[in-house]
Amino acid sequence: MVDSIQMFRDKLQAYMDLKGLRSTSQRRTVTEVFFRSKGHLSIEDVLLEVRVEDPGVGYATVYRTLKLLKECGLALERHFGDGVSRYEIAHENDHHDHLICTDCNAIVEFEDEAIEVLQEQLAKRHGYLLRGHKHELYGVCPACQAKRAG
Amino acid sequence: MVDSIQMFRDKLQAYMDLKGLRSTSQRRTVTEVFFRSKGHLSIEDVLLEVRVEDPGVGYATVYRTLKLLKECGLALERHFGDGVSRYEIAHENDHHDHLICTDCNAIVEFEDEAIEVLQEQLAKRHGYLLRGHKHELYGVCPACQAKRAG
DNA sequence: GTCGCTGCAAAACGTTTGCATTTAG
DNA sequence: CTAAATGCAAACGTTTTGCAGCGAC
Repeated sequence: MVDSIQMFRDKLQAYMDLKGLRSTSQRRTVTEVFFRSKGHLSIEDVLLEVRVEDPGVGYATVYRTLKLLKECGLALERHFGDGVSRYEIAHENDHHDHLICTDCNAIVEFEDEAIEVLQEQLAKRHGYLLRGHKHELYGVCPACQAKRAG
Repeated sequence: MVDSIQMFRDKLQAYMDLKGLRSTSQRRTVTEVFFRSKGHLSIEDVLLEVRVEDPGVGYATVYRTLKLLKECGLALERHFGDGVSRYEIAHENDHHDHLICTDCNAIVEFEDEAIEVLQEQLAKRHGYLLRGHKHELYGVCPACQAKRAG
């Protein structure tokens, strides 16, 4: 397996060079926390983790840094019902969607080629040039079904 | 065609009776405006229309009334990227999704049985009991494609 | 006369911005 | 030295809430 975190660092650095942005210790802490994260983090999640390493970092810096990661294509912003923005690593060639438990919020990521094809056809049928999509399934996960039955 | 507005009124009345809620003139104005509406209305949209008939109505009442309509299954709340909640009539057996133009925000509603079947299979494959979904396709509509080319 | 509903204004919420200060290059 | 980045607090836009008075039943 390749070192994907190093690839993230390189891509970020390239973007920052291009835009004349600077590498500060706070920015490095936020991006490293994000790069080694899994799943879907809120700003709060990131901030809490960042403050373990550098307690002085403020909300604004985390917001600004995640905006930067979004701009250079390293982070995806998601909105799941509750009013909070969540961020996840944008792996290349991985455009998955989400299956979310309405009881415990467990998230399964899925990718379904057949659905993607149908989406493409549907857009074309309406004359649209498809650019992206948001697809979320809401249901009750196996564990919560058992909990209900028990 | 049946009088669907009368069906909405009846369903709302049944819910209000059940919960011991009262029928006020403001509430009637808001619900009537909503029942005869088309498409996806923001609170502001509804309020503006309501104030044509009754200029005194406040934001809070519209929020509270749409929450009520949501609770009794007559309204669906949607979130399309911009931070605004939008509401539409929840027609029975009509669980359509949206194809949204990223340039002009034009919205096409679609319903695709094949996709629904695949969603159902996918949920089952992960052991989930499917309850609902959110499916939005983002692209460029024919008009905006022409505008770009032209 | 209850108790739900209203309008208002204030609060809450997540997010963004202005600014004086710090710091990378 | 310049200009970008920071932390703070204040501003923002949307939504919710507390409350005194009003009105349905």
